[in-house]
Amino acid sequence: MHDIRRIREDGARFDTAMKRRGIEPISATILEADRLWRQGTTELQSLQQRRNEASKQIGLLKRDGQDASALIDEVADIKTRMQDIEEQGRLLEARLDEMLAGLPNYLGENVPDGAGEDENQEIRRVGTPPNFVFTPRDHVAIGEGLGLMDFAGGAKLSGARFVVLKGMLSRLERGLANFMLDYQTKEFGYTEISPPAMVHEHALYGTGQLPKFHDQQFQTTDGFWLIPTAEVPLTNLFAGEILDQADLPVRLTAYTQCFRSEAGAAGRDTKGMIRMHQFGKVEMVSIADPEHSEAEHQRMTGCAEDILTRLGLAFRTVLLCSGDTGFSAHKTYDIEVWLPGQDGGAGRYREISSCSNCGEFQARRMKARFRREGAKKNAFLHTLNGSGLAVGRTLIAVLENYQQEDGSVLIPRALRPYMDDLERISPAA
RNA sequence: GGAGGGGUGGCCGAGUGGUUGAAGGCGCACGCUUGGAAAGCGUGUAUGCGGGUAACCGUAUCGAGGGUUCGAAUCCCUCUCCCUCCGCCA
Repeated sequence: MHDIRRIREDGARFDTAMKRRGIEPISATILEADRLWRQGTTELQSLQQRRNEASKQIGLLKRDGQDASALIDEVADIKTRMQDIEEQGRLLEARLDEMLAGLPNYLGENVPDGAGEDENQEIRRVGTPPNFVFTPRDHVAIGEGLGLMDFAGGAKLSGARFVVLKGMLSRLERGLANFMLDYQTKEFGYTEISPPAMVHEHALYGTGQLPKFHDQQFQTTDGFWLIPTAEVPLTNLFAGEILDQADLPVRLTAYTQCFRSEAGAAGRDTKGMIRMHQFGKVEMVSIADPEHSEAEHQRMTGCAEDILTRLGLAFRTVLLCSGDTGFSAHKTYDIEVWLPGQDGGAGRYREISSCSNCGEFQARRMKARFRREGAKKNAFLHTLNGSGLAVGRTLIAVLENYQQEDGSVLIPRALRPYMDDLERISPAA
């Protein structure tokens, strides 16, 4: 949500900022509605003032047993006049809210301009993609070869974009989630949370999925929404709260199932389990003050990268360009893991984590504030979120990177404690 | 699902139609006191919006929305959340 005052100060600057998001100039429309609204508000307030004065006098007159009918008539007249202005004001305010709530966050200054993911800026590459003496297969071939990845079963139960994992592959998924949670909590000081996976509408509004992206979400018949990411419950935990600056940053992590309709993604990633309607993800959320959110963002990205390093997976980190940065984000780093089985064995980097600093954009929507030490006024918090990591895609990465020519898959050393020290998953005899 | 009770400022908590934006307490800030600290004493301390260079003025806000009334934290309706008991249930 944008601060209307900032737009009033410099509408042209706002338009320039939004233009980077591909949005046509809108400040004039907003400011005109704002002007009308303020005009109405001022008029309404002077009427209210007169009404309040008259009411007090009426009270006094009546107490003294005098006639107050003239004033009562005046108030009745004022009320009639107020009705129209109030109605107008409500409409204008709703229109303003609608416009403001539908506009994306400001982009960070160092966010590169660009139309889409091709123009993201690579920050660093870490690790070395493995060499294969054979043509590496993709995770579908590997998983089905192991007899432990069942897309037909997923389709039977739920249709496309669902999968059933079995045996040690199911175990691998659980092991990965536990490994990540242990790492985030023990190494990086995140507090583990077990949040609801269904939330009210206002929570999705708070983090910015609503109102604009309602078609990306699943809604139950009685009005709940399935979370598309644990970012939603974790961040909204602070809605309406006022924190002490001394308690910052707050770092939370959660492993949850995530649900996405993937509307508009028809035809993309239809094969395999890269893009599912339901997937597990360990999410990190940090709540920081404005002075420290940038450092916290770097730290958070590092926490996600560290998981990959520990798993021995090669990755690259990219700074998303303007066209690829999400609605609520001020600045986003994507971490892309090397998947050697993609593109017929040529290999390819694919997103496995997305770490965003949302600045005060979400905090403003959900009224999450903090008491600044030494200052009188409360200020909006900065909210950050990042995957640490997407479990399903990590499972894919492990399969494709650790596959052996005989169809078996080695278990990364860091994961073996979570797999009863199993070294290898082999096809069922 | 049935019955009942609640939602008041950063927190706790009074307040059932008329200068109540709201007693009191806690917390916090500043000052006095002290060798220093604690205690004690004093003063101050909600937020949004509009107007104003500013001091400040106005207005709204007691879960949300609507209504009754000259006037609503107080009365009525709807919604929402929390709690208790019963029922059902992982």
